[in-house]
Amino acid sequence: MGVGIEFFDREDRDMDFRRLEAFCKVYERLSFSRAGDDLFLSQPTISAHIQTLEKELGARLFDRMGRTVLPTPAGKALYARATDIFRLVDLAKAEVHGLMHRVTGEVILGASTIPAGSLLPGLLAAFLKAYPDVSIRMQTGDSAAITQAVSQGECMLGVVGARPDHAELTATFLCNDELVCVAAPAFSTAATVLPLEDRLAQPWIMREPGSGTRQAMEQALSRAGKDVRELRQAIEVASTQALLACAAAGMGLAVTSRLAAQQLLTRGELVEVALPALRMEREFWCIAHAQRVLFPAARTCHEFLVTRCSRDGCVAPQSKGL
Amino acid sequence: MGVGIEFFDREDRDMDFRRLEAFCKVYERLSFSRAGDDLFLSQPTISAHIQTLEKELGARLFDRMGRTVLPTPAGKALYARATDIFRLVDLAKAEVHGLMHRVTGEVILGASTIPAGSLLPGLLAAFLKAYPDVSIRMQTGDSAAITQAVSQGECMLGVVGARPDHAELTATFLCNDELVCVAAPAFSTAATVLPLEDRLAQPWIMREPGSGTRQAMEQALSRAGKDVRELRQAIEVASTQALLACAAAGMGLAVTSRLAAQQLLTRGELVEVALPALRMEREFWCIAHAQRVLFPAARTCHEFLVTRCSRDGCVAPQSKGL
DNA sequence: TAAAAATACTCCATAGGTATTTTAT
DNA sequence: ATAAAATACCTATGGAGTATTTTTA
Repeated sequence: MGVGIEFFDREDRDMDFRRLEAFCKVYERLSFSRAGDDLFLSQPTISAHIQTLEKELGARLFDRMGRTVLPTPAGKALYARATDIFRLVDLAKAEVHGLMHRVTGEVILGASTIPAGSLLPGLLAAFLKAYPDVSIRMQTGDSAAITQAVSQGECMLGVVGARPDHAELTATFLCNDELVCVAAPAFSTAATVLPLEDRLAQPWIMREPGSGTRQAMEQALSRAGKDVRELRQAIEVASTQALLACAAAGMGLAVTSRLAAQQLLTRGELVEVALPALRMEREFWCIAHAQRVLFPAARTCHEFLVTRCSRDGCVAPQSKGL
Repeated sequence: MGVGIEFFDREDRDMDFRRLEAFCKVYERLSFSRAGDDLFLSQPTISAHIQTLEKELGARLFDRMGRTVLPTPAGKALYARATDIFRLVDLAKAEVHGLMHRVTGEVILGASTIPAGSLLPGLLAAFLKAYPDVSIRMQTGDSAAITQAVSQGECMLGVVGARPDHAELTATFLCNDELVCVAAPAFSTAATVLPLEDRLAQPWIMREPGSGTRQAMEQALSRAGKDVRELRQAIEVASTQALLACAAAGMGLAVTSRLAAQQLLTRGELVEVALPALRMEREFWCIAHAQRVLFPAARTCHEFLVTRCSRDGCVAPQSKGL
């Protein structure tokens, strides 16, 4: 038994929604004919369905005693499960329908460090307030990781600090983000204006190559005729938090989003270092997969982010006070 | 909408186990071709199934992006429900199989008053100990009610105090039950032997006509050339308990099972009244529907009752001390 | 260019029908 | 005699196949 390679294959192909439905109707009406009437099927069809089920299950489901039909214990057990099954089927249909016709469900959003920490919290709070049936799962990573997550379908939407060049992604402009150069107040020459060459010779705290901040910085340098390799790198870190902490510790100069540095600048733990030769700006983009069709909740979230950003003049709520 | 009489009828006939299974496989393998391989179906067949599902549900279930297939939120929701559905299907099959191949499930048993109160408790306790996966639901009523319950299929088995004449019932002899005439010790002439005619003129406590006790008594009277109508009925009650209580209260003479009266006789609250002219015996029978096939638990219960009764000499455990 | 899904078609298994027989009330 | 299930037989929908085209990585 069970030795055959493809013989034992699938003989359980018989339990079918139609048969189960016929079975349930017979159970409820205690009659093959009446079940047929209810389902707009003929009595022989009902008989065939019940017989097929009984054959597959190896159990009599109804005792036919002349004009009376009564369920067996096997029939009772099956009916209990069958009603559960139909309840789940209805539930599945309702859920899928809701997902397509209402703004509900879970939006999986990827965000690079800066947007995740400064731009998005305020925006998403407003979105969730407007659409309480939606939940959000936000994943973070550097711009490159988020871009990849969106193109691989792990995230439905992404908010990143660099416009990706992937052809399979759509990118919608959200807002500008000003990059500033900061250092600890104790850092010598922090308050003075130096030529760019001199600045580059000082110790720098850098983000890793995948980050949007790093890319924006490299582009600004090349516009100024410089290369990032001319810069004296003291340390490379993989997060904005680490970069700020290093800068506050006086490790050297650091470039980051004004949004992210704002708190430490206000508290005086960091000061801004003027770099007139370097106009560093970068843009936040909302990305999505070009091939995938966003379901209502994700589409609404996308629209929300784009319209809010353009309406509110491209700044996150908490940076309005600037 | 929804006005049509038979138009809106049933267009949801498409969600089918086969399609659902194909959907699940695609979800798991993230490929139409590989899903087809796993299910021994061709890739176009899988495509057709998914398309049919998508059409019925009105929702895209997978985003096909070139070589990559990814589930949409609707797909994710459906998959969660589909796995539940298949779990329930397997459970239903397993339950039905167990019901047919193991001694398990619920046995619905009808018993008339005397067996329910004296014969069966000991027997069923032994049965449940021998078959711990079985549960029993015991319904009580007079012999006529139990006979009807079994012939109508409400009970799978019945134990009654009179052999029924229904043709659609099988009856298996269980044991004899001696009927005794009792009265309160204070009842005058209780201890003396009187001619039957004089006894019949005394006040009697009777059971209702449907009861097995009543039938056995009527038969004994007719054997002695008497009719129940010659007897002076003081009160008719519908339960053994009530009958015993009335007798103990000195209301008159009463006939009942020795098994049922035993406790009160031992305690001296009742005394036996000699009726030499009346040899009253009645039989307990186990009945079942002739057309219905008993499932293992019920069949085993039936066999258990019959063999135990014949082996133990037709008396219930608690009357062994006589 | 290769790999995967969609399309086009063909075929047959089977769900469902009608007519009839059997069975039990 | 009647009502209901079973049986016999037929039809046609649609599930599944092969061959091919389209699409995208």
